[in-house]
Amino acid sequence: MHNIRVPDTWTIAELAAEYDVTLRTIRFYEDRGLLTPERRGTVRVYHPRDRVRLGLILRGKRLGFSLDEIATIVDMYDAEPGEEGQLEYLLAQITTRRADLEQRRQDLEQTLKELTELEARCQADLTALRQRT
Amino acid sequence: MHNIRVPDTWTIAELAAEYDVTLRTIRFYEDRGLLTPERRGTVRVYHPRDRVRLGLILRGKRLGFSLDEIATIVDMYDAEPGEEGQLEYLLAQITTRRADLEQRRQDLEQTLKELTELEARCQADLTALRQRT
DNA sequence: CTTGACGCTTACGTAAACGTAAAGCACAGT
DNA sequence: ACTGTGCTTTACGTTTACGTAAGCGTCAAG
Repeated sequence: MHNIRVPDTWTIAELAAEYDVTLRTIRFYEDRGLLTPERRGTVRVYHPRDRVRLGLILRGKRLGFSLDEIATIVDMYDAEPGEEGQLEYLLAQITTRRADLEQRRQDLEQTLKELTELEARCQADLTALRQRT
Repeated sequence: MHNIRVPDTWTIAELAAEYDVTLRTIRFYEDRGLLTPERRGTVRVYHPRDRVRLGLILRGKRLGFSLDEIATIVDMYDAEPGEEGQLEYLLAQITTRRADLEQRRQDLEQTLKELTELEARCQADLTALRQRT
């Protein structure tokens, strides 16, 4: 008895609520070519593909990518197999992206490490301070 | 015989060259309170502390933080031990920052994982394509 | 002594990523 | 028939992070 209804299309307001962004933001992403919802009359209808892409876009944003960079990344995800040249280009893109992400990971882990050290020093200072009371 | 001269002060141009940023950028960071070089007359003189901070700033940028966020992060690094309230505030800040960074790491690893899968699919497509030739 | 090379300030310009009205269409409820 | 709710477009405003002159001071070299 699985009567939980899983919708396969969404309104702009539903997507906005789900991902906690404004309608303006979603429309802006469409304007930049990142989303291409169906139109029923003038009204936008979002399909699973759009929903997934919005998720990818926002994750890209959390990682600090520009919308232009995000566009190339997201487009890589649902590129059609295509011809040989296309595939090689895509593989090159992937390599570039990976290098970028690896650099970020270096930066990130270094920062986390330093933050941990800093925290330890703070804790030490704090207990030392309380000891003297 | 260690006659390699390790300078302990730098001009704005030297720092700019080392970190591959413009003079404008460095002056802008000063304007935003991120750097506080010494002044000899009107001329800026940068000390090791400023140099380190510039490095931290740029790493923060690579991670996609805003200059405001970077300011709070960088200032945490050389905060004086201070009093108890200060330390507790700092520890809270650290906790917040860490949560943020952990989230990013999640996003980053997920993206890297997907990119690896995508790469594998591309490789497979490519070899399949060449097989049929 | 003038010409660079290097540095300074002041200030307007710009690209990115939306925010914020303003004005209007469509349909459901009272 | 009116009101509200939700969606639409158009378009100017805003913040961030600098870019890009313009115009001036200064010191060493030719």
